[in-house]
Formats: sequence, structure tokens, C-alpha cells
Amino acid sequence: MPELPEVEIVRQSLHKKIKQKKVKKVIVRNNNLRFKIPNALSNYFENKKIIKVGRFSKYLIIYLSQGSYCLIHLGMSGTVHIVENKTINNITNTSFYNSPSLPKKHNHVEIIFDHFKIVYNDPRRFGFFEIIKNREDLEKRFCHLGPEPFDINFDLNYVYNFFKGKKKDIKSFLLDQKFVSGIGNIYASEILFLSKINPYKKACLLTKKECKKIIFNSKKILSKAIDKGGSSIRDFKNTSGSKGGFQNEFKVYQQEGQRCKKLGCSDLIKKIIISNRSTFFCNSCQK
DNA sequence: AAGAGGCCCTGATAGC
DNA sequence: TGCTATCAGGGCCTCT
Repeated sequence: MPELPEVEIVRQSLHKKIKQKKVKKVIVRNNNLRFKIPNALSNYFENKKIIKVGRFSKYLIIYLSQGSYCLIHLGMSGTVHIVENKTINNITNTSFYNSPSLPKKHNHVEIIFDHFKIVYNDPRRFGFFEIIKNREDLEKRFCHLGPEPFDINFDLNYVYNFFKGKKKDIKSFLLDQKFVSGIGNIYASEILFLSKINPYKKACLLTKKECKKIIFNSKKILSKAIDKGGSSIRDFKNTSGSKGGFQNEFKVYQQEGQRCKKLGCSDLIKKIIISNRSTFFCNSCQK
């Protein structure tokens, strides 16, 4: 599901739902994610108030009262569900658990509030929960990651200098979170198409003009994707169960064999593999 | 340091 | 119908 826009959509609905609410109980149904869910998770949540739900890159940040944080990463297949409770008294009641909106398998964590609960589900188990004890550790946690595309520091100077002497292809760098944080495999292809840059092109060969295009179009694509509610390929839905709409705006992603959408171009979209990930582009438009 | 490649998982779909 | 192979939105690790 989750590149920056999809995580942002989840953040928005989650924030709206749980800000200033007190956590009643946390149930870890299955602690087996990419990293084991910390045993202390419940202690950090129970009887604490959620100050707000933030985000950096593809990480959700739950701000807890008394100054600690919980990071949630959705990996490839993590989803967050809001389940309303009809029987307020018994919080582990099975009728509550068997809500029709909830997947039957792979529900790992339940965070229970007064009249509803949020459930983390992750079939592939690439996601994780992480406790951060204070502000200082939170900053340390992200310091090795590159800026988000929206960051003021993601500018021509940064990008052009970063690419100096880098012989790897540009597509790989868009996926490299140490260069820029939040772009994933869908939006990398879309950004390069919009920028008319071939995904194979070596980063060190990009002109300043091309670097500017990448900076501009990264912001443009991600903002638009957020506006459209993210991309719903497979079954991504936000926590209220509605689908995103950006999948209808894909110019190249999953468009192999389709005619290029640029006016006047009659070439077909190609699919190639770069660093083990599908990459879609137009060989005529992208040089 | 930079780059290539493998690995962690389950489930949906395609092909035989 | 039922098997096997391939592929999926991420990120970490090791080896050269």
C-alpha cells in the first residue's frame, strides 16, 4: 500500500479519529512483524492520551502524552482499520472482533479506545512498531534518511551535488531513502515520465535542468496523489474504507503495452526491471 | 564509498 | 480443479 501519499492519507484519518483520545487497552494478537513488537508496547499506550498523529516519510508517528512516541511502518502490506464498538462494556468481545470491515487473518495489534478500536493488519509482515522514548531519540531515528521531497532542503544544490560521481541509474536513487525519503516504486516511475528522463540514465549525467525537473515533479506528483486520496492498487483503502483515486492518473505505472499518454507520441509504454523492481517508461519521451 | 544482489513474508494471479 | 511459478506499494543486510 504505502508510499508517502498513502501513509499521509492514513495519518490524516487516524489523527482525526484518535487525537486527544485516551487509550484504554492495547492487545498484541501477534507480535511477529519485521521486528518483534516490543513487549512494553502496552505500557507505553495504556492510559496515555494521543497528542497527535504525525508522519515522516513512510513512517507514522504517534505522539503520546508524557513525551514518548510510537513509530508505525506499514511495510508492503500493512493496513490500519477503525472498528466501531457496539458493545461498550466488553472490549475483547468476539462480536466486536468479527467486524465485517476487518480482515480475518493477520490482525497484529489492537489499540482500544472508549467506543472504537484501531487494528493493525499486515499479511506480509514487512511493517513494524517501534517505541521512541524522547524527542532526542526521535530526531536521531530519522537523521540518516534524506529529506522529503517537500523539504526546503530538497533543492537544486542538494540534488546536483548528491549526484556528482554517482554512476548508478536515477530510478534507483529515487527509491533510495538516504537520498530522498518517501518516494516508492509507483511514484518513481511517474516522476521520471513527467520529467522526461530515462530511468536507466546515470545520476551523474543529469543536467541542472533535469535535477530541477525531478525536484519540481516529485512535489507535484506526491501532492496530487495526496489530493486524490492515494493510489488504490490491490486493495488499499484509508481507515474509513474508501479507495484512493490516483491509480486512475497513472501515466506509465502498470501501463505496459499501452500507448504513451503524451500528446503526439505513438510509442508504447515499456516495462523493465531496475534493481529488482518493475519500472515503466516511454522510450521515446524519456531520454 | 558505492553498487550489486539477496533476503525477509503471504497472497493474488497467470499459465500449464 | 489443482498444481507451480511469478510478482507485489519496502528496506535491511552482506559482499565485492
